Amino acid sequence: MPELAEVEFFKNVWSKGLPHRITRVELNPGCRVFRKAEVASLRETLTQNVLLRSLAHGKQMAFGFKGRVWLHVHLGMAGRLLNLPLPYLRDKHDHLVLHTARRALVFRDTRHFGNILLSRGEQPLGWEALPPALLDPRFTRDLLVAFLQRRRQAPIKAVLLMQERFPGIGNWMADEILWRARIHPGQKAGTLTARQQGKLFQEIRAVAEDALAVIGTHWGDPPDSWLFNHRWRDGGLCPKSGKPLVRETIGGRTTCFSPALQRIKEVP
DNA sequence: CCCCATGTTCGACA
DNA sequence: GTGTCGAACATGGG
Repeated sequence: MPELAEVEFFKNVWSKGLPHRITRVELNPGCRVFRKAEVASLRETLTQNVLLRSLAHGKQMAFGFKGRVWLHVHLGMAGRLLNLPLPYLRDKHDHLVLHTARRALVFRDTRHFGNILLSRGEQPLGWEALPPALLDPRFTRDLLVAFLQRRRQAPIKAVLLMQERFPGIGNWMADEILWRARIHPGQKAGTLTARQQGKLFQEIRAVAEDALAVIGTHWGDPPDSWLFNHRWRDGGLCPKSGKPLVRETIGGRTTCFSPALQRIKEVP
């Protein structure tokens, strides 16, 4: 579920009504989502603390508390954040619950691939070294081209999923980008023509912008003109060409594309 | 029962 | 060391 825009949405869910004084912390100590955290100090540090602000970068979130404390949240494959009215009824997959006087801020994750940890400092631990966001002016075409060269042997689909360069791109965004740019997901990253590189750069930013606009604030449904609404249905048709979509495993992930539009171009 | 899942990490191998 | 690939992680849903 959570890619760039979904993460932004969930960040906003917990941010509504800031600041929040935390009266009580409920957690599920043995859960795998705390594999990088010290559960006792997490409870101790957050109880009676105040949630002041929130940050999102790619698929990561950081919630800033008084005393330069940061709560890092990664949603993994199935994690979500909820902001529930009282009375709050605990679900078996609620692994961290921050109670305020009137709300329950919940981290819920059925598959336990998410992770939670605490850090202290002016910035969240490790965030000074993050790559530029997709919509940051420092994310440039040159940066993209250099990375495609470095990963030249890998299929372009696999390369777009690499968070070290494309923070926030996940499976559906990668497919959407390649479909819009008319690039076959299996094409080797190093064989893209200059025209394809330009188109790819443009569509990365366009999909990030569009996804944030539609999903980032209110979780709207993407329009049927996107690949998004057609990608999982058997017999789905490409909304641009009307031709059948196909699904293949590329870069280890199920990949949906339109063979009529997305053909491999070999560079001389 | 079988297969699949919007993510990351780790070990094997070239 | 560099880079790629598949399995593993834990659970629910079709």
